[in-house]
Amino acid sequence: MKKIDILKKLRSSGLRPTKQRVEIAKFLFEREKTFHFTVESLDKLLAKKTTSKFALATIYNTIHAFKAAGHLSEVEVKGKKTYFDTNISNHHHFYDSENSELIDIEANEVVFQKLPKAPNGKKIKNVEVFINLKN
Amino acid sequence: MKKIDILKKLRSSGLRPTKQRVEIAKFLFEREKTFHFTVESLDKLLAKKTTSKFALATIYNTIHAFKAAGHLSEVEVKGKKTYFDTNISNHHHFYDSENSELIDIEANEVVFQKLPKAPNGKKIKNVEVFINLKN
DNA sequence: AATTAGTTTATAATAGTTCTAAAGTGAAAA
DNA sequence: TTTTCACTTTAGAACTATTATAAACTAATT
Repeated sequence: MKKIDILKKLRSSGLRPTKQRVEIAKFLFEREKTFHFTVESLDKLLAKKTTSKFALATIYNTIHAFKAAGHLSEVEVKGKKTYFDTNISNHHHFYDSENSELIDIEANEVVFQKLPKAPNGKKIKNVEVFINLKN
Repeated sequence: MKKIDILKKLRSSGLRPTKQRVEIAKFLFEREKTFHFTVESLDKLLAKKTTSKFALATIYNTIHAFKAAGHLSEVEVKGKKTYFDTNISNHHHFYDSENSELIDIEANEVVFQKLPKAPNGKKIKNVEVFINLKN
């Protein structure tokens, strides 16, 4: 994914490609593998890997904008911090609490033989599988 | 589950049965069905349903003590609040985001045909299935 | 009844996140 | 281009959920 694609990605989402958004988007999306992060970890990584400065509020604004645009998904992990994932396809997670690390599980790695049906009047939006790991 | 059982439950967990703990335990555990709550919702319910007063810190202390004793489990839900569950058996959840409501799914309602194996050197501690609902 | 270790309480402190409003900036219009 | 202006960034304040503190209280043992 090259810089021009980042600009397209932002513009097509109605996000003005500011210096900060472009840098954060490049950092997040110009990768081979999916990337899991918290705002805190992203803040530290940006400080280390880039020369720009980002207000913490800008990082929050930006990842919220990216999430709203469908470029990031949110993963539920025990603890207070919110985790984000650059993998926005339907998939699942391993969670290694030893080092607070998330690992993606492709959707086709999980097949159900039996699943309950949704309660009265409700429909199933999606099914998330979370596999906790130990040593 | 009668009062005498509550006292036994507390004592056998090394928890001195104080007035507050007994009341909260009765409120939580003298039920037919499992009960899901946040500290905030529990605080409001206790204020409404009992005549005693509980400091918020006491509610936190108490549910942490109950959780440490294995009488409550914690459920991960998107959002900042921590949800607790009086169902401590291995099971799963529906989540209805319309009204922030959790619904239990018995373990035997979910059967896997395929599950990934744990990464290098890790073992699977447990598998949690979370089914998001919509209308 | 006296002692004491565990508990409750109000309040302060903390962590993560969101809000605010002033200053800055992309991009459309002149 | 320059001007304009809506959108964005920023620092710091505010907020929310939770945890820590330390003094007052209490269950249970002596």
